[in-house]
Amino acid sequence: MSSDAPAVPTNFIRNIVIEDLESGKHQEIVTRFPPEPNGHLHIGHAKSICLNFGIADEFGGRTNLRFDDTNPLKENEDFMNAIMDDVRWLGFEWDNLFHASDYFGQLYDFAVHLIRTEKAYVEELSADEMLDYRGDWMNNEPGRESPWRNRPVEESLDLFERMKNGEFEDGKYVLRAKIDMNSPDRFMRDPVMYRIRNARHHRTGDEWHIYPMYDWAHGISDAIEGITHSLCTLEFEEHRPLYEWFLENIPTPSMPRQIEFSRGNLDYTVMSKRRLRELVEEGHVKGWDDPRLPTLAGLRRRGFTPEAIRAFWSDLGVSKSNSIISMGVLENYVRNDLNVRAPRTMAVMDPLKVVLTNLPEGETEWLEAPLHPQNEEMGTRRVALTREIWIERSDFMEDPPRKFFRLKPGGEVRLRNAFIVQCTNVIKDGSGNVAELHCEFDPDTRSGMPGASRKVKGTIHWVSAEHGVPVEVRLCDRLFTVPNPLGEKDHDFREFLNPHSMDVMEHVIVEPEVAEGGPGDFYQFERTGYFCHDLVDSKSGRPVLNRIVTLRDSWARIEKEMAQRRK
RNA sequence: UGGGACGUCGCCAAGUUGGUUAAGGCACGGGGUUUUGAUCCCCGCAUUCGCAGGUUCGAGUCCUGCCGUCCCAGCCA
Repeated sequence: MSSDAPAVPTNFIRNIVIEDLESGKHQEIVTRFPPEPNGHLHIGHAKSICLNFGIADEFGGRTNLRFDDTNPLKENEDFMNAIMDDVRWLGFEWDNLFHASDYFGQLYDFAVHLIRTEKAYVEELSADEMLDYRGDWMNNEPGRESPWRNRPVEESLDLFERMKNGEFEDGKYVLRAKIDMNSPDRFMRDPVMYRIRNARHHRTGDEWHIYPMYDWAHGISDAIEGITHSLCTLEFEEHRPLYEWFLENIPTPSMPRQIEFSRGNLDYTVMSKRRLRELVEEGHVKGWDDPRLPTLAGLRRRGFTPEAIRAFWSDLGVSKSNSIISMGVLENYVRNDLNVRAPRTMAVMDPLKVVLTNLPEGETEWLEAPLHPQNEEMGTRRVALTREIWIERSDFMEDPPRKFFRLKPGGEVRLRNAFIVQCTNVIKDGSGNVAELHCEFDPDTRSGMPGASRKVKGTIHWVSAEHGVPVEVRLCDRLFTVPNPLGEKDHDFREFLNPHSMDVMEHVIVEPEVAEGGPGDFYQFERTGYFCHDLVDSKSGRPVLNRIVTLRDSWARIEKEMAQRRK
């Protein structure tokens, strides 16, 4: 373990690939990402995408995008397009774009081969009867063979062809593999290969009246494409014997290896397609791209960067243990990425007026401020200081606790990028609330001047009341109030929706350049967090920004602890 | 009650066929720098690998038993 070399993130799948390359089993690695076009991609899919593309990239291989479109009732073109957008946005480009439906013809021929070799038959038991015949494996009960199991090959062939031609209604027949009705692995108890669906497919139209099941279609699609490592999630582990059985019993074009890994779950959210669909359709969120959702479209709109998401999955690694990852970890990757790239600016979320009594009305002090404190190459911007400015209401306290380094009556604080000011007067309204502050600035302490080296404890941000522009800001936060909303027994996950998952601030004051930005532009609001123009709602003349994530805030932690101690 | 998997620090996770001191990241604690209480930089952070036995000179790595968690009864994927 050398100390200076960065730890190479490794995992059991990568190790298998390396072995296969070294042993000469494969010369080239080919993987695939096989989404079903019946929903939107989420952060969990990103794990699979990063794994599949990542492993191929690392070893100079190829990765196909393959739509697993074997169920015409649920799939459509819109989902397909959205998925392609998401994969590209994440930063990956597939070597080939395929569809399981591209292989319907070959799949059919292979099925005929299985019938001819007496390894498949046309079933006419009903779904309920089949269920009954399969036996109760929970109680170790063997299954019974269907009366149609040994029907003559010619009869199956004839029926199968007529199924294909659309001569029967849905559900009338089914093609089954003839494997083992007593297998403890329930997927081996004569699984269904084809069902009749007199439905229009979004790509093949009315050409087919039968559609292959996942287990039949998937492995063969892999084999046709020459996939070397077919990576999938844990729930398919029990399907692996079937995956292999199918390939072993047809003249297979190649022999891919299925390897399973665990899904990546996050806390304080839900990831299942069904749950996400419910949230969208019931209006709990504003669409598939709602910034609070863990969908890739949502994360993108929220302002999470693909770089951060890729680094997140790459560092977390891949294993077979079920895990729920803290949202905080993902947020950290976003902070780390944005910290390096986001230009700095000042924005006041909850404005309190300050009058600089020794700065004449109508006069503007122009100040030069760096766009990034650690990266001069990002350049500078001009910031206007005027007699009236806004500061953050929470940056002033009349009677502050110890260690409060911000403004207090008589106290001094630095205005970021500008001067040190002293609070000389607190003006209150009729009900005793602080309405405005009078301060005097010390002209010798201007940024860049010799007097600027004078130290004061705190620095606060501000915006000129004359130059600042009001914008709408949406404070995105976790969608749920509990780590595992689906894991609470006797409760519906909807009960745990966070009412403050997207509080709207209608009147945030920003520097003029921010208001002029366009969709997707992002910034660090110094001392507050990272924000970006909403991809769909931010319009010129009516800017809307999302809070991507807050800055790490140790003062907030101290405050919290103090509050706790007071209890 | 059957089958398939998994259990290494709060959260991820590495641990080549058993071999001296159990990687790394995040979180956390302490210190330093700082015109963001941000960033950055140091330092600390599992005598222990779900539990209990056993094999061995030696086990996170092998054996046995137990406990816990997840998945499986679509003509879904």
